[in-house]
Amino acid sequence: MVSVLSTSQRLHENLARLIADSAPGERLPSEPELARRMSVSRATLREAMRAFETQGMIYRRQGSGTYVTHPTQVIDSGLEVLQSIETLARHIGLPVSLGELHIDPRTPTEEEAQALNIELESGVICVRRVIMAQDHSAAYLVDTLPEDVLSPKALEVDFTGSVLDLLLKQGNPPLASSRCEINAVTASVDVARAMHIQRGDVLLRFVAYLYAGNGRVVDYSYSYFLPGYFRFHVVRRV
Amino acid sequence: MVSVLSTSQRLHENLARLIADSAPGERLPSEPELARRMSVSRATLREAMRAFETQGMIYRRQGSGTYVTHPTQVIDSGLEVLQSIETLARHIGLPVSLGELHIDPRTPTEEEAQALNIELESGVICVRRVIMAQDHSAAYLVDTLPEDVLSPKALEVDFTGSVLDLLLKQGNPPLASSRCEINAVTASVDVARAMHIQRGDVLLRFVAYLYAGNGRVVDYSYSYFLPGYFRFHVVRRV
DNA sequence: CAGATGTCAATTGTCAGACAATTGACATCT
DNA sequence: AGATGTCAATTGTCTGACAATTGACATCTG
Repeated sequence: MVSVLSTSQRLHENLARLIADSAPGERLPSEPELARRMSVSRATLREAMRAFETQGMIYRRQGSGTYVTHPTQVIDSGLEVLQSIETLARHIGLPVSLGELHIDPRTPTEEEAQALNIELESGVICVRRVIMAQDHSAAYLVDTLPEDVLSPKALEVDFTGSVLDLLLKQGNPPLASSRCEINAVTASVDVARAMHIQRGDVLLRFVAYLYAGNGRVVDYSYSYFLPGYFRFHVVRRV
Repeated sequence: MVSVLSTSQRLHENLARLIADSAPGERLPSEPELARRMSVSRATLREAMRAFETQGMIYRRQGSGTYVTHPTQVIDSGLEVLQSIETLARHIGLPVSLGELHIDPRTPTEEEAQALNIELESGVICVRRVIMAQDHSAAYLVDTLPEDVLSPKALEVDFTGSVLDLLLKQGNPPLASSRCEINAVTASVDVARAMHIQRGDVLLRFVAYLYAGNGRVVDYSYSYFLPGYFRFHVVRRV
């Protein structure tokens, strides 16, 4: 069975490439021309264009044409796209490995029960691990999930260090978005012990809720980052 | 002359309201039905739908229907929307005031010249100020702009503490997006002095490039935040 | 000559109608 | 009970057309 991309997907990729290859301010070919070139109807093309327009990559002016804005967004996506630390590290060329790993099935704390919107008596799986870079601990990640979301079996078989990648690969439940709160903190006693750093060292902390398509919270996580290893950024738009 | 909204704009607003008023997971009326109700063609409607789809507010399934995801994105926008600290503070109900303010016309440092992509001999305006909350300094913001972007006159007249708001109000040049890098740092000597805190205190730091529509960098800024006053978050999507 | 005005081709915005592909519920058969 | 066929509903895509706007050029006018 050959994996065939749908018309939309092909079109989207082709357009993305075209836009990425264009200089800022450059005018794209006209819609009839593009539709011919991409072998789709103008209506379908326009819908795809609208997608790029809402992302601020192009703007259209009636009577004049379609123009690309600066391609910052294309070559450079930030925190606003949901991807794991491992995927992010791979993109920036930082070799990372999985350090100490703990997988605890247990009952949730009051905070976790509230965050995940579950009963105190129900079960959760808590995944704690250290991410190593250049033989030093660079991050400490703690994920808490309802036990029915992720089977312990899947965790044993092919856990590479990323709960997010596992959930994405599993495909069920379908993930929608994540709300990530950003703080600067000093290392607490247990975080310092896990990362082998001094208590009081400065850390970047993310507290995140991961939402499934139906609105359910499927993962509540704390992530601690030692400055210098990762570079996080956000693209902000008007 | 009456200001009339274009068909697209009306449609967009109506759809936004409809989606916002829907419960998570709810199915929207069919496309032909919606097109009739909004008095537009199905093609136009679909283009607007695509806009909301790329924003993750709805998803469409062929043969089944169009569904709204949870309205997190609607009620809760984060760092990914470009707005000033003052606007953000107003939204969360934190009363802030402008503390010590310095406006320096000077020549750029090497770092600034490179960031703004200008000559070392050209002029820049450097705006430094402290943001106060509850009688304590909560943030320290340093903006550097090419001198032709912002007239010193505008700064004198109605500067409320936000360079971004001033540029948005001025409308020229039109702003497109901002790239904001996120770090956790300890206070350096001069930052500590400006904020009246201890050297070595933990701070959240943003380093941001503000882009105009033509791709030019119009503002290069450092922002330091004392933990506890502001809450920053990002909505991340697949 | 400078500025206003008209003309026109190119381009995006919108429309109507049609058919294809998929889904989900229901009925039917084994 | 489970597999299979049927069918209406819904989104995906296509075609061709016309309206509205833009920008360049020619033309008129004081």
